[in-house]
Amino acid sequence: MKTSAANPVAPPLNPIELIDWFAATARPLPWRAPGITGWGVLVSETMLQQTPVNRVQPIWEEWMRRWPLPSDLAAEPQGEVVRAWGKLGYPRRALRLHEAAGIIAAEHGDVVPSDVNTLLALPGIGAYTARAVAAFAYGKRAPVVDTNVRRVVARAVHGAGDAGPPSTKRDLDDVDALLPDDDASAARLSAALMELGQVVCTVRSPLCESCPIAHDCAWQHAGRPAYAGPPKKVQKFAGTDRQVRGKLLDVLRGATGPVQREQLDAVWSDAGQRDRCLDSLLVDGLVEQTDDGRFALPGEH
DNA sequence: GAATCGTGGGC
DNA sequence: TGCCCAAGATT
Repeated sequence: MKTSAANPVAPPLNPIELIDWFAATARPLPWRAPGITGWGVLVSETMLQQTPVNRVQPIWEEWMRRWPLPSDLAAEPQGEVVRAWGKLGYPRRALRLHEAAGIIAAEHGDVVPSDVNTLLALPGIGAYTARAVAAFAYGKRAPVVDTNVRRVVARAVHGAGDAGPPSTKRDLDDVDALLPDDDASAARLSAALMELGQVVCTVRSPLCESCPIAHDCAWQHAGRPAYAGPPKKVQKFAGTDRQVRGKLLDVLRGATGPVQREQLDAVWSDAGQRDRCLDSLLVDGLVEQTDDGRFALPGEH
């Protein structure tokens, strides 16, 4: 039990303060505009996975212009979708979103589902994205837990310098306990918690002077102790397969059709690693080989 | 739970 | 291309 029976009613955070702060200061991101569909929200949330807002925005706008409905995207060849994904990174997200769009068009009347479990059954939609769509597109009460929310909760509720390693069930329960009962307020609070983590309660140099809940933040009251959990694991990039895969795919994105193997060979000197990465791209379905032995984005030959 | 999967900006 | 980080999902 985390809460004391002697103090059952004291809310850890005041939802009203956060909701009001969000209403007054939220950035006017295009996917937050009134009337945005579930499809618009799903595309934005997928693109935003591990990817900064500024890089997503122009691509999202292009996608909404070109493919205003799931069926519009589903009608495209996979390769065109991968190319339009550009350099957002983790291009398997594009393939999964394309696949999800086909399922939504075929089985859900071309409308993104609003039920969390239905969303979770779609490719590329996990614990975060399913609840983000339910909350932000459909105004439902659903604990939306991303890295920002985890940090806000770690500080404001638990008084820690940062969140420890993620644990989906514990994290969901943590945030669920903060949400008001009614759908509309809970959905607004979820958006507010994320925004707070992004613009105020940041990893480095948090702007506590501007924080609407600093007065009942456990981290403040504890004297803002440093993070004391296990060391965060830092992902290498230079020299890894991810870098090589990125270089290989970049060649194919920039080509208008199939390319010769020599063109791919030029991007990386280690032949063994190069071949392994090309194989993995073929396995992932991000690259296809033509009958004459050349390579192309899927469906583009 | 741990490893893997891109890309680029801030420092 | 040093280290850290960014609205995660999948295996």
